Amino acid sequence: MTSTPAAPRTRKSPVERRAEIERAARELALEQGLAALTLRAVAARVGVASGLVSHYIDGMDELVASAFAVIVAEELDEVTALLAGEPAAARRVGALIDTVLDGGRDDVTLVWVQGWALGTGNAALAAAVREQMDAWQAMIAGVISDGIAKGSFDLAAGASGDADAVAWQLLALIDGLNAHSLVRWQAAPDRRALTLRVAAALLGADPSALSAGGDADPASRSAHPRSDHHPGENP
Amino acid sequence: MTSTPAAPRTRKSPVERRAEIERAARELALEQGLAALTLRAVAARVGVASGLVSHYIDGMDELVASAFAVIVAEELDEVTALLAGEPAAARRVGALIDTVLDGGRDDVTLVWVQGWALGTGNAALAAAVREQMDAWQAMIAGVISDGIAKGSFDLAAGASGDADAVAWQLLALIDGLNAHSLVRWQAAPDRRALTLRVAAALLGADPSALSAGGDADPASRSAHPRSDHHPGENP
DNA sequence: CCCCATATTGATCGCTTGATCAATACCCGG
DNA sequence: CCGGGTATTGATCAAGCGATCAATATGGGG
Repeated sequence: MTSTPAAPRTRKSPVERRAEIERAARELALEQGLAALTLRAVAARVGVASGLVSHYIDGMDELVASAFAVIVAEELDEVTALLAGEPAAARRVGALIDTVLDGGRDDVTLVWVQGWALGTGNAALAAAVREQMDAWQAMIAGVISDGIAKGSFDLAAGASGDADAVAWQLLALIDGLNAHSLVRWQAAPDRRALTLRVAAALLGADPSALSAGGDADPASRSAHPRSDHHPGENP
Repeated sequence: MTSTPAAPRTRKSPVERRAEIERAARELALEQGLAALTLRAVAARVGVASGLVSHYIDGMDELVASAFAVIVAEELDEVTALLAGEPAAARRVGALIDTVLDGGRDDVTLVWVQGWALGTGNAALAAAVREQMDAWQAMIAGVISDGIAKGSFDLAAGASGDADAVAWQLLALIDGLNAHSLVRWQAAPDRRALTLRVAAALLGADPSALSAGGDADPASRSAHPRSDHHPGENP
């Protein structure tokens, strides 16, 4: 009973195997965090020997970095696509806030926080983190610039601050709120409303103009694209 | 030349030794992050055998958690003391923002971020993180409540939101901005001005009322309490 | 002054990590 | 239908981790 491998050795094309490995890394990171991305853990998930994983990647650092990049870029694409459905720039900001604070994205938030933490001591990961942060900021800045061009926003209303700076500010708030909710489930019940106020103040717009659902009650909108687990669960 | 210990074995009182160990842990965490808090690393810093550290603590998890708590509580005390010198509540908010965003606190920020990240898999640390987050939020909420009582702030001006919720929001923004600056040195040059605008919007106050230096130019105020290294250095 | 309670040592265990490589076995092309 | 190119294995190494404990040596109290 020592040997007798349950599954016979299967031989796949390099590209296919590489894809399997990267997919396993992505899933593992989402389920248990970047820190769980171990050579053996990835191998076990794929169902191959640890040596095979080593053979296809060059260094765990690279695999961790790419897993981070894939996960975060994927989410950015998802949110970007969702915002594209919103006609007015003001509503896009509201939809962004709604989506990204919906409480069902703890998995991605953990990846973000661990990315910041593990960036020390993993140069590849640190580079990926910077890159993805820039991508997110660029997306938000684009929405803001569009709103300015269309006359929805008026940044000069308050003080200095171009679209770039405001986008950074907004992204920081989002990241901070999500990081908090990762540790303190339900930090504040009305994060959404307050964040809308903040965004409105930064953009020189009316809070009600941002609110994606018009003036309907906020509870009626609850589309969780990926995760449907109840917030408040203990992972 | 294998043996011959350079320093002869010195024998100290348990309380003294324990203090040494905790001090070393604190310093190491500030210099290299919580992840560097290794049994052997702490022992080496104190200048004792690794076994001695084990003898005085119960588990590295506890030591890491206590180092986190000490560092963060220390900073909270420092900031609280600094705010006490500010007479008006509005100015206290401005001083808080100035102090906590001065760019010279990357060491503490790294501890925060690693606290969030390592909280998974270290229950004691997770508890300490929650506790310190609550303490910070309580301090900010206190300042806000005081301002409301004194008539400086008017939370009802915008929408729902008590002092607690606004304090969480403000803390999240601060944490997010600092986390960003940890990875992207100098994310936005005018974080301070924008944060003041956000705070003013949340509190229903005038931005200029918060600004600690009155209406002087912001560049004239640059007191870095602990670190004086130039932002933009590569650690 | 010297003795013994005890602070301290450092070797050691068991475990996990990433990485390497000779040996193995699969499966496509001829 | 086989042979060989190569995908795959799994044992193995060195390093680092936390934890344990018999052995040692220190210095204050009797």
